[in-house]
Amino acid sequence: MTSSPPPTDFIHDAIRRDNEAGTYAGRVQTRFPPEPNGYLHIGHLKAITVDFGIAEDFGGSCMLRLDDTNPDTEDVEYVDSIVDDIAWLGYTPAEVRYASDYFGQLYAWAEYLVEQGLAYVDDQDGETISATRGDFSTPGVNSPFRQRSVEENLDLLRRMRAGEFPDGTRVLRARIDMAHENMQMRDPVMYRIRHAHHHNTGDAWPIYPTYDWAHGQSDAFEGVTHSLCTLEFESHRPLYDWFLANLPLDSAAPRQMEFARLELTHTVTSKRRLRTLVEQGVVDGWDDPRMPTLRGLRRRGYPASALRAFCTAVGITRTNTRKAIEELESYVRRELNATAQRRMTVLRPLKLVLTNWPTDADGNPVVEHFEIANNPENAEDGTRQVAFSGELWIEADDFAEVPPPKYFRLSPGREVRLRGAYFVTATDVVKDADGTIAQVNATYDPASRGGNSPDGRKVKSTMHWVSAAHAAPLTVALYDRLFSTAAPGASTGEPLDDVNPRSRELLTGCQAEAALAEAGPGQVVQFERLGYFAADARSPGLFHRTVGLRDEWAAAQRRR
RNA sequence: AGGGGUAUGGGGUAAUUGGCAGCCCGCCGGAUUCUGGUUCCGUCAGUCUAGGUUCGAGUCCUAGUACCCCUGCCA
Repeated sequence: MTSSPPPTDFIHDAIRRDNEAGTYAGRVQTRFPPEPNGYLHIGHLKAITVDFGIAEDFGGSCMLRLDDTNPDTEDVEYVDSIVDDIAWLGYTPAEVRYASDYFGQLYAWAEYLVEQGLAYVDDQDGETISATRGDFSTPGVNSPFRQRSVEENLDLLRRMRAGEFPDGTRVLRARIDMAHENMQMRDPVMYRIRHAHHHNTGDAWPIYPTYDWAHGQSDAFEGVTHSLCTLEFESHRPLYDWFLANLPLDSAAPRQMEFARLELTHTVTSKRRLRTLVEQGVVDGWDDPRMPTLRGLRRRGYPASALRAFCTAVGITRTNTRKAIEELESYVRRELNATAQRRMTVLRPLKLVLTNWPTDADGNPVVEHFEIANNPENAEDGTRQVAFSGELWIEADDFAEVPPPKYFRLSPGREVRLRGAYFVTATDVVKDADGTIAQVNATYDPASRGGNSPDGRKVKSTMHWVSAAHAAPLTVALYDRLFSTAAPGASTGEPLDDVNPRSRELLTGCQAEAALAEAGPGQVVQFERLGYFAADARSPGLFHRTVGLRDEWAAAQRRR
């Protein structure tokens, strides 16, 4: 990425201090540790940019580690999508690892802790363990199995590992302090018995480590120096440190540091709810352009660079923030304005007939071609030829028989510019039997060829157009933001109560210039004055609206 | 109830550790413009509250207030 002022957030500062003190011999290694139980969504974005970005800032490395310690919910389908999404975002993991790669080493360390008298096998069931843990103001009660001998614990642990016991009958717990003020330290569970098939280790293990037992140790195995996670793991840090302090490490223990999660308004980021939407068929799949998944955003045309820039701007802090989705969209617009080619497209066509347009020797309307810039922001994008004739499609919104105040576009008697072509003046309208406007008649000024009048006359509006004889049909999908209509922070009863399933509107019969057919799958094009649209990879001729232009006219209308 | 964390304009985030409260987004106003887009210029507006220390406090001290996290064999 390009040079920018060096970040001075608390994590960068802490790492600088570690480097000065030589804590990790100047090494910086992080990891992004998602559980492969769903698709990555916008809520993961912050963690990804922090984990990979910090490593990048210090010339260190970042691994992708699939945190697959719970076989009940995980699947290779998710692993593949996570790997792919991270690559799309523009990050390259130093390596792809699995927490399950370390099951053997982890187990050896568990026996070590048992031998040290720091872990024991508990025969109580889950309910009892929960009930005897106490609460915030009451100390927990020691398990009757807490004082087992090392020999008996070792024997039971080995038999757990050998698969002798049914699910849920025993667990391995760390022996810490049942009266600790931090609930995480009240003899947390390290292993549970689960005879389940694992996507990576198959049927090799009947016991699975919990997050707390697996995470810090996996960091240590990999040589992670700074284990960055979100704020809700803060109370786990003493436990993270306790395990590492009691294990025979051969180098400095990794350090956990927490930062605030990024939340967005109107955005669903609960995996459970997203899965429900997919399973109930409310959306077409995990990559539906309405979904806040990385795949959905990608298909909708959000550039990865805009997502990264947004996160950089948000910064790394310890205060929980909820950003307006509009702010993300402003970053998408900024990126797209510089990169997207422009095309003229009419979403709701209205016929415009130039009554003084000439005909050729055979009596057919003359056809002219204009050379129009693909992107005025970027001359390297070149130009294209666009056909023009006497019958055109214009946007229905661009004509008003009785113009409201401050309306700049076409109305009877008013002159406007057809972009890159001619000045035209509306003369009269043709109406259907029911009174709706079917056609607008106008005259053009031949002297204004190319879009400027030699007499220096000005017009207040420049409008997009498509020659009717040269138009190509198009289907456009419009969206209502991302997804949730819930007020910020509001919780709802039913899982999908606040989700707007009708957030997609399909517009058929749109008319576009032929050059639009060149837009490759996924390419984002700016429809002149309408917004940014991405060509769908699956349905030729279908465009998804990525994000609209900032439209002050519309905003003014809304305010009134 | 106990523990931990965080408070800076409308939103987000800085302030060389006690020295002119800066930047980004937004809003509003203006200029430019063959996109009511872009770009440029300008305006508005802030240190949670109450005390204290100090020549000087966003920063240090005391008390309070608000919000977030923690009682899975989830991560």
